[in-house]
Amino acid sequence: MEKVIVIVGPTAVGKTALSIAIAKQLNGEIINADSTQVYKYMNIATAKATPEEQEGIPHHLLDIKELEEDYSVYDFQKDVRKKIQEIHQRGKMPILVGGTGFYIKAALYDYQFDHEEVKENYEDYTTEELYQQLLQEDPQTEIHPHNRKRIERALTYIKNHHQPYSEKEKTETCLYDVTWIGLTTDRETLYNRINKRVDVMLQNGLLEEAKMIYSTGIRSKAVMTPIGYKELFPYFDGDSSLEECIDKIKQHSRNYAKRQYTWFRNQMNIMWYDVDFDNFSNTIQKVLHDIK
RNA sequence: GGCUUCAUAGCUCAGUCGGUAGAGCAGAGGACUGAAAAUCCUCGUGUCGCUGGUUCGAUUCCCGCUGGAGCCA
Repeated sequence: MEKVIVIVGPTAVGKTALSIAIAKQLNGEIINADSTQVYKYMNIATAKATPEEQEGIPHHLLDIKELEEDYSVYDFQKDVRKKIQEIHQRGKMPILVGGTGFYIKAALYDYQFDHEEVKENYEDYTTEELYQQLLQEDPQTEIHPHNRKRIERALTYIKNHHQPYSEKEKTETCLYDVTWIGLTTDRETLYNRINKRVDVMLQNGLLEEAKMIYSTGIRSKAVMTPIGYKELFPYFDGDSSLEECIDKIKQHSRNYAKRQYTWFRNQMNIMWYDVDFDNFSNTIQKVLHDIK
């Protein structure tokens, strides 16, 4: 099995810095595993590594999509597997770094996404109606009646694959020889770092970047998904104060970090490292010592 | 100084015609196989500001005190 190093952790915990250090030591190349960083133009809010921060280490799957384009776990799985193979052919070590647990798991485990699907449009129906429709076609469904996105997904699946969604085969086999590294810290420290990082983003021009994206008029999934842009739109519309919008960004980032923990704790068997923020090289040394 | 009004969960507030209380937000936990930075589920004991009185029983009524807001001087 091909070797892959994976670095995960909640937002703002220091994944980027660690990934560069490891890539240097192990002759590695970095593959982005953040769902929002695949898009162009959204740099500050998504905390994309700047060219300076990349320090010459090759980075993959950054800036590969336009704002109007859709990208999903299906695309990510294909792209990552191809990148891993290419990097190994160059005699280098692939290092997957990011916070989107679902993407990472689908890429490295044998999740089955057979072929392109035809998308349906469910706008004209209430969630209740869609759920009733799903019950008709898939009585065994375990999807919660309020979870519209999952209901739509199940209906789309049934249309494309002609079988109940609940009967989809779910597998848990890992296809690679993975070293799982997780960075963590106590909740209070993390939340303080998140709050501070949003302030730094603002100093670095988040407002201008958001204004630029707002002005394109594009309201695609790519634009409306990341935390840090949509929250500022009410301010640009004149419906809310800047301060309120910034608080929302911080709030949503904290909620997100918590959800990331839930995923990583329960979906993957990760080796966790408590980050020493006063002396980050200690953390790097500890991790390097363990992987070698 | 006088009058009025407010004081209940970390925050904003509801409520108890007297039988020790509940929402939203925050926070915590969980789910997740093609939107995943998305979407969804579960979890609410707190000297009901302090002191005394009436009462079988007070957070609820009454006196006083403290703090905030408003009006009049």
